[in-house]
Amino acid sequence: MADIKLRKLPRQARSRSIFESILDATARILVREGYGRTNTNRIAEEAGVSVGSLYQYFPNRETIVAAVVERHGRRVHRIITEASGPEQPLSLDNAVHRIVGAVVTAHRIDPKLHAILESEMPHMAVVDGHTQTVRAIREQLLGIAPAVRRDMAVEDLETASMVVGEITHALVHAALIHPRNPLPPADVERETVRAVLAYLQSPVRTMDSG
Amino acid sequence: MADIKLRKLPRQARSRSIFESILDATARILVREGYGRTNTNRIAEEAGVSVGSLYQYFPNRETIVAAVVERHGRRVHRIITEASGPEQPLSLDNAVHRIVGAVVTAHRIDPKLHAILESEMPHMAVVDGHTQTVRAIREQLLGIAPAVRRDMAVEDLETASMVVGEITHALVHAALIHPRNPLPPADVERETVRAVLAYLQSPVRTMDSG
DNA sequence: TTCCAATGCGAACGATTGCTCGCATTCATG
DNA sequence: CATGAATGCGAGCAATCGTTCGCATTGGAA
Repeated sequence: MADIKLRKLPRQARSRSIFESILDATARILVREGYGRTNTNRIAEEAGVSVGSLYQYFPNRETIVAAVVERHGRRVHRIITEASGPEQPLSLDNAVHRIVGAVVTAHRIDPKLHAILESEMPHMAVVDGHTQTVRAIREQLLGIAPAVRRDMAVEDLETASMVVGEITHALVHAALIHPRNPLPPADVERETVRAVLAYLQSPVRTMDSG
Repeated sequence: MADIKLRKLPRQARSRSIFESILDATARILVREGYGRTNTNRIAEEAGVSVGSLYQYFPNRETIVAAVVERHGRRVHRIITEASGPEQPLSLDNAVHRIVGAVVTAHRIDPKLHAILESEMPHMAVVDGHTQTVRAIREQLLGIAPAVRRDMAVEDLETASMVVGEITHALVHAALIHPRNPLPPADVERETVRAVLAYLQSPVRTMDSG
């Protein structure tokens, strides 16, 4: 993770408000003008503060953007975790519906910001964002696995959870974050559930051709 | 696509060699130091030419990088198309094995460059690279569909081909391009084939839970 | 009200970098 | 060899941008 070492934390009400303005302004500029044009002068102007005030809290430009990335990532991760819920699932079907639904919900948070972070951020942030989401999905699946193990045809649960994480991430992104071949959002959830369930329930195959 | 309008094409042998050096040098620097540090002075130095010579052919820095992106994309696209072959498939199994195998082969071309382009390039290049690959996979599947239609359980071939493209792209990338949760390359092909076949053969479902 | 710490300000410095332009060198043609 | 076109060179200009620092303003405790 790109280090988020702040110079200091805002203590008074006024400074806390400035601090939030800086993050909000940075997110807006990222969406509107892209990473390349997100410079400190512009952030300060958009936030209605001076550059000097930025540097009260943030040691450098990278950290400002990293804080935006981290805040967004935390929100997405929380939704995936919460929406999946703590209750034990009734069935594999039910569990997969819940997890995929949670991922779809999470990706409705500022999808334009999500797209920018995914597509034109410095290396670490992108990799981490993807990794974090996939890992959250994996953990959800691993969490419910014991209860529904009998309905799964996979042998290696580690590999299977990674595959499910990647599939879910890819399909939800294709529909909600980078709508290039616009798959209707209503369809994505159904098709993702279908793909994941089909994979998890598919019998082991031998290479009879290829 | 990021415009690749060159100022002029190299005509003499010497200048053609310089032109290629510039692209090769740019690719090396991208891999070694990332996009942020890929500036014109460095490219010229690495290529063993002067900045002035860059600007004989390229109108600006972006176009140099765009040309590298385009060249790499063309190579990947060609492998996917060729390796899938023109012969009609024997079966759905056989067809999926061939397509997935071709995608895996294509992603063995300079995976480090591929990763950089995927993770920290300006907006358009990334989106286009992904789109191009997924589209190539889609086209392969649509091409063989008539011969194996009876083995597929999907109704909407357009949606299904997009889903298959995204799944294949995501799993191959997870294993070969961004090996974060390193799935052994030997396993990725098997698991991708398994996921795609399971999806294409899965019966239509009703939402009996969720 | 007083006073100091916390906070805010923004001009300006230094570093980087995209790109130009005038001149030097090489190639093709006769 | 002679000539002009093609190509190559790189110092340096202009613009951008990250960051600092000295001063101004505000907040809260006494």
